[in-house]
Amino acid sequence: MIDPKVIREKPEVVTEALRKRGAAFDIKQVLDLDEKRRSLIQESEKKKSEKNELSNEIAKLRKSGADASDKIEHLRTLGKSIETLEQELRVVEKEWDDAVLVIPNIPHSSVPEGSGEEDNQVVKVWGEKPVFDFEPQAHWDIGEKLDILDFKRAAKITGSRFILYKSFGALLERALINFMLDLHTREHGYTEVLPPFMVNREAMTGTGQLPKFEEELFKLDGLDYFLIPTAEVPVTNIHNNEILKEDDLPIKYVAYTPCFRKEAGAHGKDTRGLTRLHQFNKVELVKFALPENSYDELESLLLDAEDVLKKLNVHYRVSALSTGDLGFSSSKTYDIEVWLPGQNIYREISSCSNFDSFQARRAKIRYRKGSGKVDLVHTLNGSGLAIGRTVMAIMENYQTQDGAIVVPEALRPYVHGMTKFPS
RNA sequence: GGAGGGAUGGCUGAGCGGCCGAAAGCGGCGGUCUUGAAAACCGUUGGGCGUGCAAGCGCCCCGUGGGUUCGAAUCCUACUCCCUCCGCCA
Repeated sequence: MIDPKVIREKPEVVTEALRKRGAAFDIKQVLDLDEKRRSLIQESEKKKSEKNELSNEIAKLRKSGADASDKIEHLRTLGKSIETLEQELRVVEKEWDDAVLVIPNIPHSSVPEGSGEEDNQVVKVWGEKPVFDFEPQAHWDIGEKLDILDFKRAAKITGSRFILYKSFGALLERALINFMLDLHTREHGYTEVLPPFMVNREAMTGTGQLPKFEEELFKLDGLDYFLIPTAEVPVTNIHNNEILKEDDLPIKYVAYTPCFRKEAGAHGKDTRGLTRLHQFNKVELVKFALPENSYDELESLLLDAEDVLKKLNVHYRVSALSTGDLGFSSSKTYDIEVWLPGQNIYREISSCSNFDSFQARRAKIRYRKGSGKVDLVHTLNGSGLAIGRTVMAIMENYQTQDGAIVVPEALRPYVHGMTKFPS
């Protein structure tokens, strides 16, 4: 949620920000509701003040044994009119809430303006495309030949867009999870957490998935619980409704979780391979930072994520998303895109974002400053990295002419010292 | 799944339906004393919203939502969560 005071006092700033995102929005409606809301609050609070005063007078009269029946009668009618006002207020507040909760975040001033993906700016390139003296294969072909990725049987067990990893495939997935968790905890100072994989509606609203994107989520039958689409949701909500200590910031968590997504808008897109599944594994980095340095924290979070690919020695580039491609809750996002020689494309493997105070305001995550004042923290997160997409990057970048996969050196301790599969 | 008990401020823990947003202790912060520290003593110490340039003023919050009442932390009710015991289970 963006600051209601900003909406009220600088509606043109909000309108302009939303225009950059390509999102049309009727700010007038929100302003009207806000106006209505505040005048109702003032009206009812005035009456409540009267009510409190009267109530005290009655108490005093009662204590002295005097008669208070006319005052009681007055209070009775006052109470009725307060109730009416409160009812009106509740309706207006709900409408206002509904309107405000679907407004996306304001992009940071450093975000390149653009209408979509095509306007993203490549800001870094690391390594280079590997040269093959044969035609590199896509990971789904390699995986099938080696019998380590079994899409057919996954479809039989569940349906399309699921994967059954076998033998070295399963081992590689597990190795990468452990490798990344170790890297981030031991070298980058993150605290490991293992959160629930289902969350309630409040948590989903706190990070911005709800109310706008319910159709993207798997919901449990008969319970108001959802399968998490990313660890961002349970991990960010660790501190919802809390006031943190300034000295404890930044707080840095790393979590491995599976992620569940309906991919509702992606029919027919990326249907082959590990690219777009309903269930995939991810190691996620989450930070709670001070407002004054959260954009620096984003840069270091990005470096922490990049470090995984550097250690695995896989070529990638980093793009700053344009205003038109920015996610709903984000104020600034970098995507790390890994090179996939088997498909001859760059593919997103991590998305690192600063949410500014957008999520903190929704989830009520605050901190106490040295001065004693309370303020919203800034929340950040980024994949560090998506596991399935890392598996496919390794398979495609480390393939050999005879259809084997070389194990990146950094990963060997995690696969019992294997250097190659099949060995 | 069955039977009980509980939920109050950063923590512990009082609280008769009417100055209770809430005692007391601990902790935190500031000060006195001290070369410094500790101890002692004094003071201070929740959040949200509305209004205002500000100081301030007002409203709301005792797990959450309803209800009773002129008035609810206190009574009733539903729900949620926690604890103990039994059953079942990884």
